[in-house]
Amino acid sequence: MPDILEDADRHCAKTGVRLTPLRRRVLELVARAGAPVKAYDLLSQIDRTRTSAKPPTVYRALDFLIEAGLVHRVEALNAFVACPQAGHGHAAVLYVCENCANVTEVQGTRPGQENKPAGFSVTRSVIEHYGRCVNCA
Amino acid sequence: MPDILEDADRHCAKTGVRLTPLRRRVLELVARAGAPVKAYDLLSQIDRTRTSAKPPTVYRALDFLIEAGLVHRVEALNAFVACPQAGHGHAAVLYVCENCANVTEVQGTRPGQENKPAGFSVTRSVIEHYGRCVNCA
DNA sequence: GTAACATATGTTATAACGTAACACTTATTT
DNA sequence: AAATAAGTGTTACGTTATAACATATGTTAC
Repeated sequence: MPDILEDADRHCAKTGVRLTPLRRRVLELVARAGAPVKAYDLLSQIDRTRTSAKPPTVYRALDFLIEAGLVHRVEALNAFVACPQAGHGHAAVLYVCENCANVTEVQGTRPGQENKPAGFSVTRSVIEHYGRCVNCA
Repeated sequence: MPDILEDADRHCAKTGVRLTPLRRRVLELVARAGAPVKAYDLLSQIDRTRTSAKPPTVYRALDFLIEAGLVHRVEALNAFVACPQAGHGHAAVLYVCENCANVTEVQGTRPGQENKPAGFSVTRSVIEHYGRCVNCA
């Protein structure tokens, strides 16, 4: 299993975006959590190293990480998870266990557009399945 | 096109739940909007008829309407839309136009579970596609 | 190298979204 | 009518997120 942070370093070098120490730190915290994390939880963890980080600090870092395809926002939870595969940011399908909070990410092949209305062009999809994972069945 | 409110009356009578005047009023406001509406917008509209409705007023009504399958929550917008088909609450797939805010609802046939992890049992799915509808292409 | 510019971060304040807890009222049952 | 349950009113607060402006840091052109 390749390290998420090293993976992110490589990905950002390749795409020419700047993974600054702050952004890398936020990614590290999200990745370590191994489950959806709240922005304000991240904030209080950053606080331990940076005196007085404020909400915009973490939201801006998260915006960057999402844009860079390193983090996903879990819409129904107002939370964030690290993307296991840097850059596969779009077309992600999330399976969220409501018991253990584990999230499995799957790369959807044109996910969920079975009955798309005629002429509708999709730019972004939110696909989140909630239930019980195999360990919590 | 059948009226959403009459439809809701029938549906609630059949399923034995109480569509009270307040709940019906909120449904009416959501249905009339014809697009995703915010809870606090509903609140200010209710205020015109009920002096001093408070947040719990509208959130409780929305909870009921969602539970009854009359309204969907649009997770990525923190907003609510009326379900055109009472009771088809689950398995809904939403196509949201980011230009005109129109929402088209489609009933997904086991939506978006192509690469489901082994043993995961889904209890609830959030499937929202964002883009441009045919009129706004 | 420094001026000009762009990008990133710090900081203050507030907006937007949502719920817990308890009081009170209205419906339903016994 | 009393007892119970369901719905609504009300207060207060917790959580989530962003606008706007200041400062710092990195980048480019000269």
